[in-house]
Formats: sequence, structure tokens, C-alpha cells
Amino acid sequence: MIKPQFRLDNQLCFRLYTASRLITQAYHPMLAEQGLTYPQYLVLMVLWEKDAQPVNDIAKRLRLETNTVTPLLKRMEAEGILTRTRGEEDARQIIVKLTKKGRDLQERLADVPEAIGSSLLCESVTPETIPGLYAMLDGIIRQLQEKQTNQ
Amino acid sequence: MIKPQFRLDNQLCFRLYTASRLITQAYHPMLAEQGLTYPQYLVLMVLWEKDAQPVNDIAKRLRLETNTVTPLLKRMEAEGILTRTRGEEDARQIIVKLTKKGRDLQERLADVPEAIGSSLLCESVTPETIPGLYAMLDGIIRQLQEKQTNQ
DNA sequence: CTTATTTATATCGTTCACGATGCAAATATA
DNA sequence: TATATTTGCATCGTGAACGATATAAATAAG
Repeated sequence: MIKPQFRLDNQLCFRLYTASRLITQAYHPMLAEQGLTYPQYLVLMVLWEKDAQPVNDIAKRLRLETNTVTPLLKRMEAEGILTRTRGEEDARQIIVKLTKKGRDLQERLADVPEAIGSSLLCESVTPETIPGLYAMLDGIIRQLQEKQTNQ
Repeated sequence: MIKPQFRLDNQLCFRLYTASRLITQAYHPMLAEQGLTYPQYLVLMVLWEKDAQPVNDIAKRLRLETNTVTPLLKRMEAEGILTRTRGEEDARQIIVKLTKKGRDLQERLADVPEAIGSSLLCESVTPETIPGLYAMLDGIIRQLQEKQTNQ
């Protein structure tokens, strides 16, 4: 017999893993319309917040490694969404800047957040309960983040 | 200026995506010790619950597609964790059975759930708040699951 | 009893994720 | 100033995920 702690239904991790995948799938049709993937959409949001950032800052903001972000950025450069240029003061850095196409995508995707947000609402997830959900996820993320960097 | 709905800090999806990745990373050292990945660990839990299942049932339980599960199972077969044999009554099915090595892994991994579970606890995530978190994630998953299958 | 459709699984191509490693520029140390 | 270390980014290999498509067995329809 399986030990109860191994049951999938008792696991927070499996729920997070599943929810994350299903949400990415929910984004897919809307993003694919503009030739984007979900991680690419995340990069766009980072650059819309603050344009012209080095690779490292983008990676840190997304909590990804540069070896994940570099090829991602190269693909987006090939699509004409952004440019990658050597830093002038520090020649090790690559400064990532949006092109007009990249900036314009904010308009083209304007309806996406609302569409996704409303599709998630249900009896247990409402405008009232979402702040609590955010707090719990932020707590988990902070907890794990510390654990990773402490070793 | 970026529209507020595009800010990463206002996005549930990014939190889920990040939390899911960080938890997988937290599992990594313990699972790697036994030569496993997190998705392979999920397959094990499905088979510990009920051994000798067709590929499709495993995929459904994990909410994955067979084209994700098939190569995963082949790698686990190559590691001697399970066997894949044609179904006798229905020759289209592949029945997946644990080997002794696969069954024994439950003992070898006995401390993993507790280690992960306790590493997630923080002020906003406690034994009291976790049922609420489960309910919200289950709500989101149900919501998205329905939307996917309805079209 | 054929032919058509459905079902179960697999193959293929693309894009992440990430550990391990490499390399060159910048900085610290001797 | 020469050498060592750190920093920023990239390359490589492996293992997911997944959309699109293929194939063969089972079942339904004619």
C-alpha cells in the first residue's frame, strides 16, 4: 500500500505544477496569435516595466538562469522584438532593448491579462481571496529562494 | 508606461510558474540521489497508488499528454524502474508495471515528502492555511481543465 | 463482411529549464 | 604592474512539455 504522504492528492507541489502548466496552456492561443510563447511574454513584461536592461537583470527578475534566458532572447531578437547590444561602460554586459514591434505588442496584447484573470475565477478564487493566495505563493517563493541561495 | 495589469507583481500566473519551478529545484538533490527527475517521481507515485496501468491512465492522472509520458516511461524502463508490455486483451495498450527496483524506491524516498513539506512552511503557509491553498489551486485547475476540454 | 471511425500509443520538431562548464572582461590582490 | 578572482554571458547536453501528425488495433457503420 502507498504511504499517504506519497498520494498525489496530498501534495502541494503537484497542484502547483499542474496549475502552472494549465495556465500556460490557457495563454497559448492568445500569445501564439502574436507569435509568442509564455516565457517570451514574461520577458516582454520585464522590458515594458523598464527598457534597456542587461541579461542578468532580466534573468533575476524572472528568477531564471542566464543559460535559459540567453537563447530565449536570441529567438526574440530573430523575431525583431528586441535588440541585443554590448554594454558601452561594461563590455561584458549585453543590453536588451525593445524595438518598436516589441513596444507595440503591449497594445496588441492589451486584453490578455483580463481574459486570463477572469478565466481563473471560481467559488474558491475570487477578488477577495486572491490577495491571500498571492501572500501564500510569495511566502513559498521567498522560502525556497532563500534556501537555494544559502548554499 | 506599463499598464498595471501587465506588472509581474500583479500576476497570479507568474507566481505559480515561479513557485512550481523552485519546488522542482528543491526536490532535485533528493531525487537525483536516486537517479530520478520530478516528473519521474510523479509517475512513481501514480504507480505506487495503483500498479499495472496503461499509459493513458497515467497520463490522465498527471494531466499530461501521452506524447510527454511515453518518452518519460521509456527512460524509466531503461533505468529498470518499470516494464512496458502490450496489453493482452487490447493490443493497443501498453501496460506499465513497476519492477522491484521501482517498488523499493518508495522506501528509499520515504523522507522526501516530509522534507519538502516542511521546507515550504512560513508565516503565510501553515498547516491551518494549507487546506485553503489546496482548495484555491484545485478550483483553478478544475476551471482550466473544463475550459480546455470544452473546445 | 467491408469500410469508416475511434482509440491507444508513438514520432517529430520546437521551446523551454537547468546543471555543468567555458570564456572574456572587470575587479581585487599581491 | 602581474596574477588571481569575480562577474556576465554563452555553449553544451539532457529531460521535459506540447502541438501536429502518424500508425495500428479495436469498434462502429454500411
